[in-house]
Amino acid sequence: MGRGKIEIKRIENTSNRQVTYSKRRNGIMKKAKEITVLCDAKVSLVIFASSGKMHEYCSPSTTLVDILDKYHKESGKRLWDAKHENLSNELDRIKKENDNMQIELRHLKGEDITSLHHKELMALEEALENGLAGIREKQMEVFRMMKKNEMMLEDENKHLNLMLQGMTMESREMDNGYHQRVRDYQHQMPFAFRVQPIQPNLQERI
Amino acid sequence: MGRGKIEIKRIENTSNRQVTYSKRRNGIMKKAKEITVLCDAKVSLVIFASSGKMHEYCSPSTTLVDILDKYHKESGKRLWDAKHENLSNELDRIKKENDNMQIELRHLKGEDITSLHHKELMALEEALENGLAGIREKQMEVFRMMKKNEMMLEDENKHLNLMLQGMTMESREMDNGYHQRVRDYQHQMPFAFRVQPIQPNLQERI
DNA sequence: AGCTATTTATAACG
DNA sequence: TCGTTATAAATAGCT
Repeated sequence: MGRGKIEIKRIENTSNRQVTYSKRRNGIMKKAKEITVLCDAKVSLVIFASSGKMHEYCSPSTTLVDILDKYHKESGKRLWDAKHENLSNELDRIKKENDNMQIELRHLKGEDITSLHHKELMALEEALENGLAGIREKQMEVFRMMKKNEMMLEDENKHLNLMLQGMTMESREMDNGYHQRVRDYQHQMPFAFRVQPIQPNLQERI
Repeated sequence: MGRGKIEIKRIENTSNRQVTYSKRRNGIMKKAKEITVLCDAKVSLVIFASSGKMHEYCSPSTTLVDILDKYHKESGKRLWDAKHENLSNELDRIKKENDNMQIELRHLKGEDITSLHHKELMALEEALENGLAGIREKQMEVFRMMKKNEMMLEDENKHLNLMLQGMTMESREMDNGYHQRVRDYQHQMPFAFRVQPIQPNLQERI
């Protein structure tokens, strides 16, 4: 297709070869675009000139990675290196682990237990009872802590009240205003002299 | 280039599209081979028809992996890394999911609950109680099934015994040995005439 | 790079 | 799917 017919074999003349390369490369790219549009095809085309210069075409709406992924699935040829395979394997492994945990969780929540055998049900029951026991113990512990804290606060309160009462009596004749100021103080910052809760933020947890 | 000029846009007629696809695909492949030979180029061409069927061409003396390697050196686009990154991200995501489930599982088993707040403890307790209730209901159901089966077996047993007794009485004068043989038979194969368990393999589940 | 004679690809049809 | 053919498109050789 040109002024003369040519044999399909390496063009020895370098400059001719380069010209032909450039022309034909454009031709192929155009064809690739056309078939993409005309026929709804996905095309990936990568060309390297003998000089090493690269040109590529990839159908719009897709990527080379995409195409290679499909290629990989379609041909079964393994393009990915060992690293990827390792990752892939780990992913599979973890997915399986995930599934198993999901099943276990569902079982613990009493779902999907129709197919379970007696032994498994017993084990589940025991696990749940243990869990419940642990949680109730924890709750009891928190409750005891609260109770203890409350009692300490009460004691301290009583003590402070007594002290205040004593101070008030002592100062009754000396300074009539002082008594009043102390009472005000007590109402404004009543916790300032009290014991701190043993566990910080205990209130928030309850 | 054909009997008529065509616009470069999707060919709506399916069969036409397929024919054109097949012809043009061959054309591009041929061009790819030609430029490879004529100009010493390296070409990788992967085409997917809209049907999903794949065709590829790769210059002789090289491989797709080779080409992609060059591609990724030349273009700086990190194909492998992109793929790698995707896998990596998914792995991370699933690992996180995994961790969360692990924590939930541990909590349900009453482990690592020190840091939980009151509300969370309550929710856990409720979940456990629900699970336990479900499992116990299931166990009750199995138990009821067993019980029912047992009762049926007992009834059948009684019935058979009565029948045997009747037969023995009838045959007492006719054949003194028959009674004995029947008794023997009853002891040797007591289940042969009994009802089968309603649920197959029920025994195995218990 | 552009031109054009010629070859090649292919659209329409059987 | 296959072959044929008129025609469009690509391109070899040249400038």
